[in-house]
Amino acid sequence: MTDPISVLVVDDDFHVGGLHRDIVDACTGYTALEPVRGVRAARAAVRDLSPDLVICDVYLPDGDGIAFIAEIDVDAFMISAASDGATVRRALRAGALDYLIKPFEPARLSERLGAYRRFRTLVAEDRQLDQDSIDRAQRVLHGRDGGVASVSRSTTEKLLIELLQDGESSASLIAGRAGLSRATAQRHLAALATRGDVDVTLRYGSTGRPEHRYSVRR
Amino acid sequence: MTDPISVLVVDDDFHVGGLHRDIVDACTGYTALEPVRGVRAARAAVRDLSPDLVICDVYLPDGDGIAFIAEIDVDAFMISAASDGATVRRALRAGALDYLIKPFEPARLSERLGAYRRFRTLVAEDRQLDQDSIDRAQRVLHGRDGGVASVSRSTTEKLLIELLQDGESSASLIAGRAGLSRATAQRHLAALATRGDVDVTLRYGSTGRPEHRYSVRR
DNA sequence: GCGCATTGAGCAAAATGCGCACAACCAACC
DNA sequence: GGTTGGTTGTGCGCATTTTGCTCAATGCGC
Repeated sequence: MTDPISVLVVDDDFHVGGLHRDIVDACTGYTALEPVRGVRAARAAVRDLSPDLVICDVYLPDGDGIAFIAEIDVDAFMISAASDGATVRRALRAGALDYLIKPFEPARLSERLGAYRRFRTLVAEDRQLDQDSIDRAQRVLHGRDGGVASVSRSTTEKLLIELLQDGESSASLIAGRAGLSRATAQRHLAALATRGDVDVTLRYGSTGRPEHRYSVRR
Repeated sequence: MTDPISVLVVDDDFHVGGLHRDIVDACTGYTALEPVRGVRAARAAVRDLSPDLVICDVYLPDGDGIAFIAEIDVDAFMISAASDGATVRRALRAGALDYLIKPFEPARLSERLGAYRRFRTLVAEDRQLDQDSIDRAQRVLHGRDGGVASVSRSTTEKLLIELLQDGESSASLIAGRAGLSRATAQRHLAALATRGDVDVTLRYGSTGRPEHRYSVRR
């Protein structure tokens, strides 16, 4: 078992930093360092702790997060509420492997970390690569669902989302319409909800457990 | 009609630089600056001519191409014969949007330039973006057509498509009819589906993985 | 003889459905 | 207000089936 990937979160907001640190820790194959809140502390942490990945906000109280990741020779993800093209482009030019707009569902960061882990394996520093493997690594990093969603899974998900266009539905109902079992529909709907593609509400008022109602997020 | 994208090619080999310059010039929406052969000349060209994109070799006689693209705030592609993971990773960290291993077919650079043009449109500096558009732009840049999918069908593919004219079928079934192994038929059918020549649906209702059903797209 | 592309065998993993334990609610009762 | 029983729905472990992938074998062209 290889060493876990160590990640440094850099965010001026203490809570946000802690939240992201927790997400990282919860991911298989990852360990989170204590978050830091500014460029100076981040520089020291990079020097002393040699993280494998830095997850950095654009705006930091003592400097520019983008300039910071440009200066370090460490893989980096940019995280920011900033969503103008100029900032995004600047971050990518500075070497950000990915750019996430805050706030986001925890699952989104998890999936990006999953993709990054696979990417690292594909372009391990000690390997000889060919163009195909470089290209594939980049697709893994930037593809939807953090890599190749299998044909089966994505087909089933598309089917469910399509059926939800007609309006809110329960798992049982939509399973019936899709020709799936209730458990399978439930499983997929829960995953879609976790990723933020679908909303869940609960229907109260009758005996028994409340029914989960799913709808497409608009 | 927007201004053409200006591109600076940086390669110590005069012929290679000229070749790439010609490829760029041949691309719709692009104009190539005169290639330069080293970091110093490249720096001057960036300062004086403000290219939109730099296509740079890793090894330059007067410096490190990767360090050079790290220092400029211009979109860059890395081009090199170097194919070790460490170099590729370093280039990506430095902000290379893409990495091409020399030598390559001219068409490959053309397609990457096409992808870059679309990418630029999607993340135009004056736009407000959301996560989906950032992600989509990155997929456009690193997408499937990175690997040149053969447009022409192999003999095996033609056979499978012919057999599918009879109607929807599973991989196992059609393999039997074609005299191939299931795995081979599956592989070809998956490739055909990826290209859009064939549709995939899933057969639900029994335990185990759902069976892929293939049919010719009309 | 070697490199490359293709095939097939075999295996690990993905995805499904079943069945059941239990969670989450509601209403009746004390 | 708290407890209890009943009802309905969810989530999960497991067996099953299929897919997707790796690797060895083979054939072809140079």
